[in-house]
Amino acid sequence: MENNFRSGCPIASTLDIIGDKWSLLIVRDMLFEHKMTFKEFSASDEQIAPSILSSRLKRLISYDIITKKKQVGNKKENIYLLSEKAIELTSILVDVSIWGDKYLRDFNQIDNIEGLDQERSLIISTVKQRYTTMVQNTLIEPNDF
Amino acid sequence: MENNFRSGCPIASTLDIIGDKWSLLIVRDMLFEHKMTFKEFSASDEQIAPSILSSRLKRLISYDIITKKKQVGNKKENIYLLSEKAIELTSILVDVSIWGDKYLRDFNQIDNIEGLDQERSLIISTVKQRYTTMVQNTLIEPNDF
DNA sequence: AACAATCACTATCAATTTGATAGTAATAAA
DNA sequence: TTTATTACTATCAAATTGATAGTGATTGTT
Repeated sequence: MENNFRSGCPIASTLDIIGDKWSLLIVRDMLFEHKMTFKEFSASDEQIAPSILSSRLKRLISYDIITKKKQVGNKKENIYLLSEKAIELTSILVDVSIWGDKYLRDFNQIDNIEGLDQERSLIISTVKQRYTTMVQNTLIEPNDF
Repeated sequence: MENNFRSGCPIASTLDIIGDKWSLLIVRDMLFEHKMTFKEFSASDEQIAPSILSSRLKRLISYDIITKKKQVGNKKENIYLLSEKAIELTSILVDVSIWGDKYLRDFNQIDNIEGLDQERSLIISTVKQRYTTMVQNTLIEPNDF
């Protein structure tokens, strides 16, 4: 991770990593919908172009936001997973979702992300735990054979 | 505010408004540093070009994130103020700041935004209240004459 | 074993956006 | 009355985006 940030401000630097139209949507798909593959990201409503998706995935890997792996026994699919610090973006994503739900309600589907009426902190911890559990249950470790 | 959002997802729609390199930095300057004028935004560390700043201010106005006014007795300066829904972006900005401070610490100045060690909710309410108070104390209403 | 389908991309290229710099008009200060 | 300041707009090259097509490796089907 090289330092080509615009300034020393933590907000500006964070936006240098995730402050674009697409990066947080990829994280959203991973965190809330447990998507893991190129194909799954491509299938989202927002219709990201493959060239953009490819470049964003590379960028996110370079900033340690996601990792790229292959499952044992599947040489075709690449599996993208969130790093710890990406999982800590949950609170930002939940806040963004709450804000959008509140102020852009007219333009959005209701209940797009389930349980938004619950307590914020409960939502956040639930989302994080679900993701972590999913990863544990999904990944087949080499020494399982 | 026209509906040219990419999808019905509240996260995607919110990012359609503030998901770029500059918009949240303008809100940051207004919210945390109480900046109000074109010149003040231009003077930030991140060196926004005047053409970009101009287009972003217009965009933010069109989405009701900020308003543009003139002070009575000052025909030169334009005063930009945050709308209510922009003030409600505080929690997102504080979360972004906390995340950047935690995970990008090596690249950032320490204590860039004061009081980050306090409770999140206290920080948020303090920031909001300070901004609101500042606006009340700064603006000269026409009927003050 | 042969063929088709799927997956994860890369390539291409026009269109849009960015960003650096210079310039302008209106207001205010000296 | 000249000078400075403010808030922009204009220009234009460079970078990025986004739509579409194509490729190579793997996997499924007959």
